[in-house]
Amino acid sequence: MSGDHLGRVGGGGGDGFPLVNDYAALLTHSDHGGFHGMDDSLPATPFFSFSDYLQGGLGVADHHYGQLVVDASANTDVFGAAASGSGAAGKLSGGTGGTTPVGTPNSSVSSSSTEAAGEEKEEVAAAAVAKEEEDGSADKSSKKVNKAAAARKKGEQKRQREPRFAFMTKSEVDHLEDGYRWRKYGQKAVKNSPYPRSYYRCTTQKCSVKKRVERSFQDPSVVITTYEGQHTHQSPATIRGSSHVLAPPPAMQSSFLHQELLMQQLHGHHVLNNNQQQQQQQVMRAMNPNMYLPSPFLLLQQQQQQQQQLHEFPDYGLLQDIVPSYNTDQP
DNA sequence: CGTTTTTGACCGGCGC
DNA sequence: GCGCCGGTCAAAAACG
Repeated sequence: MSGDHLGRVGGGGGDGFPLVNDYAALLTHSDHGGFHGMDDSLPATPFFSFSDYLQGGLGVADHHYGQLVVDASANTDVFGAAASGSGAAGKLSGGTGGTTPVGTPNSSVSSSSTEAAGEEKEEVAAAAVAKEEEDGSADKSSKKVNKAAAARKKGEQKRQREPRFAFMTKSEVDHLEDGYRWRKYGQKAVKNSPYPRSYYRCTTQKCSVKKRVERSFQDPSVVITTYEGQHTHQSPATIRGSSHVLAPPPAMQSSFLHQELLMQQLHGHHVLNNNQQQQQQQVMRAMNPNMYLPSPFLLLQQQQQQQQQLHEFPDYGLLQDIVPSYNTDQP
C-alpha cells in the first residue's frame, strides 16, 4: 500500500532529485499558514518587482523585507549544508517584526544540518541543482552518465525536460500560494524522507507548468518547491483586479515575498565567486521576463564548462548550472 | 454538478 | 535482463 514510504534508505541509484538544470535557494518564511486567510503576519509593505529589485541595486540589504528575511545562517545550512560551520548560532533573526508565529526552532535546522549534514546535503544538493550533463566530456565518470546517456546523445539529445527551479521555504504549509491555481496529480513517497512529495500542475489549460512540493525530512519547517516550466499566462491573481504592478493580493504578496527573500538570501550569501554572482544576476534577470512573473521560472538550459567549479564548490554548485536562456534583458 | 484530491497502477530511465 | 525509482495516469472519492 502506501505505507512503504519511510522504509528504505539509500536505495542506491536514485538521488532523490534527478534534476537537470536546476536552481535552488532557500527562503525563510516567517509566517506559517498566514496565506490562507489571515495574513496579518505579513507586513503591509509595498512590493517590489524583480525589475525593481534589479534596478534598485543588488545591495538591498535594507530592504523592507529585511525584517522578514531571516537567518542567513540557516540559509547557509540548508543551502550549503556542509559549508555552514558557524551557522549553528545563527538563528532566527528578524523574526517578523513582532510576530513570529512559526514556533519553528531554527536550532533544528542548524543542529540537524550538522548531524544530517550528509543527508541534508544530499537532499539540498540534489534540489539545489544537480547536474546530469551528457556531454562528451563526461569525464566525471560518476555513476551517472554512461552508456545510456552516451547512446542517447549519440543519436539525439535526450528530451531535455524543462528547466526547473527549486527553492526552499521555511513554512508550515506545504503548498504555498503563489497566485496560480494548481491541481494535484500525484503524490509519491520520498526515499529518505517520511514526507511525501506532491506533484502539481497548473490548471490553466495551455499552461504546462508543473511543480512539486516536498518537505525536508530533517527540517519539517522547510519546504522544497520545485517549479518546472514557465507559465504562458498571467497569474489569475494578477488579472483579477488591478492591472498595476502594485497592490497585489495577499497571496501574491507572499509569493513575491518569497522571491524577494530568495534573492536576498542569495545575495546574503556572500560566499560566491564572481561567476556565481554573475549567474545570480542572470538568473534574476531571467526571473522577470517581461514584468513580473509571480513565480520563479525561466531559466536555462545550458550549463557545461563550469562543471569544473562544481567540483570545487559542490555546495554552491546550484548556481553553476543556472544560465538563463531568455535574453529578455534589455541593453 | 463541476472541479480537485486521493491513491494504486503503470511506464520509462537508469544502475547493477 | 532485472529491479529500483521517480514521475504520471486515471478511476474513484471528496469537496464546494
